[in-house]
Amino acid sequence: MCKTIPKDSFRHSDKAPYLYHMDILKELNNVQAQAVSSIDGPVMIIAGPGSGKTRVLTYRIAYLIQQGIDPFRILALTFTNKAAKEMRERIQTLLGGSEARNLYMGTFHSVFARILRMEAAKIGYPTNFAIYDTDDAKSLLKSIIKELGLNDKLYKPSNVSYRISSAKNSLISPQDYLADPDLMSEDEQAGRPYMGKLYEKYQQRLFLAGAMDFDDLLVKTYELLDNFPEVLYKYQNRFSHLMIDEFQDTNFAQYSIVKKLAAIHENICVVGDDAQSIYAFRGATISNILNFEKNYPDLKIFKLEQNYRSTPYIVHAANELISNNKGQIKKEIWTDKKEGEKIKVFRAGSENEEARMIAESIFEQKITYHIQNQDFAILYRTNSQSRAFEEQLRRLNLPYRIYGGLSFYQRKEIKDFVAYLRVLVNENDEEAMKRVLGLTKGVGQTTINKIIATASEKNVSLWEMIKKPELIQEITKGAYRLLFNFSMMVQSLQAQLHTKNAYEIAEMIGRQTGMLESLFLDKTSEGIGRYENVQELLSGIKSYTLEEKEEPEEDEVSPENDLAAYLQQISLLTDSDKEDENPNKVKLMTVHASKGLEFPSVFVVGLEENLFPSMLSLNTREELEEERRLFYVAITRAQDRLYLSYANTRVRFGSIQYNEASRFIEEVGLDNLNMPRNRVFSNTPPSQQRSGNTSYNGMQNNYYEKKKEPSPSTNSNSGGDQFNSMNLKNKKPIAQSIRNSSAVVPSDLKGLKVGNMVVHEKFGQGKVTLVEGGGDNVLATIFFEGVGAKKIMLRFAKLQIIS
DNA sequence: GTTTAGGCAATTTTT
DNA sequence: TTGCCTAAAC
Repeated sequence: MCKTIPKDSFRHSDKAPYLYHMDILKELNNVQAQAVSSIDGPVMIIAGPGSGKTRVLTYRIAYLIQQGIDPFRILALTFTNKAAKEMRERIQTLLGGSEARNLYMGTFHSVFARILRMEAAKIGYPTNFAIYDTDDAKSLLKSIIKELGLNDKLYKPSNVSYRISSAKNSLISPQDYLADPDLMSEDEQAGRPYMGKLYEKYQQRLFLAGAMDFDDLLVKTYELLDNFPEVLYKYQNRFSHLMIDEFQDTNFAQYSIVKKLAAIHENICVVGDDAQSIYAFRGATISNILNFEKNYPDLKIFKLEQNYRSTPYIVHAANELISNNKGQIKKEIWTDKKEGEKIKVFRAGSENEEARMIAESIFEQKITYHIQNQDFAILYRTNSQSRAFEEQLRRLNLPYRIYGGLSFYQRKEIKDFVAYLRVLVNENDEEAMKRVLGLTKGVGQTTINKIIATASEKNVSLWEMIKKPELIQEITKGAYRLLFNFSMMVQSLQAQLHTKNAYEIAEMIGRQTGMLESLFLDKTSEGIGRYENVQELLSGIKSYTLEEKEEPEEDEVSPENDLAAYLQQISLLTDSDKEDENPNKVKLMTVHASKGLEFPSVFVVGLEENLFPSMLSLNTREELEEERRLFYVAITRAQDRLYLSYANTRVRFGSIQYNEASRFIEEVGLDNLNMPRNRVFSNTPPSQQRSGNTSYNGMQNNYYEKKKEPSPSTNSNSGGDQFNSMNLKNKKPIAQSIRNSSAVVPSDLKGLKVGNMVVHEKFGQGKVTLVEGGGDNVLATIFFEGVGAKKIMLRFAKLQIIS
């Protein structure tokens, strides 16, 4: 309707010459082109997996610029640095010039941190405020819990932190919290009546330390815009066009900010997919999508339903799977790609066997399909699952990279080093100060506790006390001396901030504190690693310093803020943001981390009940549905080949766990699967098939009763091997056979004796020559023709007795 | 104040 | 199984 050309005020005179020679819309499909060219008024784009979402976003920005919109006035928010970076690069390629550099684009957190930095004074924070990561936040909470004399078994930092975070994500201040009867009674019933008080105290301490946690970056931005109309007005006017990526993952705070910023122009475009919402546990709420329609009645909605990424089996599987979820925005994802292969299911006896099978499969695929290491991804539910795969990949000399887990900046030596930098930049930073004090020889927990106690009592920062150690209660003579020297050192280093750049300062700290030397002298393999890590950090600082000189920020950045800017940047960086010198590696990551990525060959592993779906998600329908969406994200990463695997046993928490296959496997539709060729176990009565049956009986029934829609007819007359077509004859027994398989000796093998002839899935026919062990650990030695003798655990074996 | 040993609990996903 | 915390010894 309003296909008007944007108001003149948005235009700027600089042309983007390359753009004017190409018709951006020609390279897009119909819906994409409409989404890209609807630049006036609110727009919502529902983008299925592989539907060209990033393409639409980048082309839309390019289109805006082509239409004369000043890049300075375009704000684009993403969830990850990686997404922001990728978009910027792609726009740069499109525009051929440097226009993209002027875009205001980044993650919610980094963009808001930047705004807060400029406006910090208004809300009483220092420009160089610290950003606390989750460890810092928990550590601070721990101190507070201790000071208030609360039971730390009851008030666990992680719990308290989660509760506070939830409040913040909903823009509930400590005052609101304490005044909310529902919240208060919830806490009381949970036996944690002081939760609100903790929240209040926590915020006070953060303020005193000149620090914000991740959530504060959102909350404080909101407060800033809410309390200072002139600031709000400034940014509202500045940003004429807003774009929000991964809208389904925004929380209330993020949405509220965005809505405020867009209030004048209402040129806001959100892109998302409700089926890929996987961060509800972090406060993301689907109601943002629903509210969006309500808040903007003249909203234009576009649905990108054509999948350009995956083959039909994968697309059908994804559709089938997600139809098990209740409420969702209606859409039908389709593809016109050629047929491809069915999804192959691996069944393993243990996590090591699972890893071995997959490593070997990668090895074989590389040869069969002439593809590279980087074309493979192994996706798992939890980081701890990576270990077995590392071993097996190493065994086959397959290079790999693990994403996530302990990040570079979370390593002790890095945190230690960075803590010194933090203290220089913001001497009130309590967590950094605690860390640095702890590193100082002669100062221990007792002294630190005394400092904290006195500071807390006087309601000042630790630094105020360290500067005047004579005021610290019960301070010992030795500690007094040490603290005095310490404060001198900090002040002299601080004085040099004005004359030296970040790298020079960092180097000086490394030398003066003796950190570099002591790490250098440690010649254990870990010690060498630590030394190298610190060196890497230093060179990171060096290249940052150089970069800064090349392209000065448009905002005020004085030399002494150089270091501060660096610190703020790294506090919002994750491991996946780091480039790899050799990208040709098999990639291992959690499903969460894989969002937005795609790979020719994908393994989704550990598909067992209680692991994926996670044990902790089985309590409510909502959580289970989120797990299902998570699995949806996982399988839709695959372009050509998708593999699902599960292990019957897994060592968890030091003991062996027996697992059933995940319900998700069969939820993708058996027609799309290529099942393992295992015998059909059918001796366990249904009531014993699941452990913990009672707790989610209702859900299970619900699940079984749900009538599946007739699956979109796949041309299943081809491709299915005999086992598969056999499977299709009756669904239920196969379903049960997956579930049933567990690491007990199947009863039809109980009577196995020396002399029996058996058939093994892999080794073929063989003769039993020895049976040893008892119970579930029966071990049979079997001589296979052409293979030789093998020792086989009956509980894992895929054996069939033939005589 | 620092180090070591031993007991104990807890294990999801992340900007 | 690991890693965290506490208690005791150095």
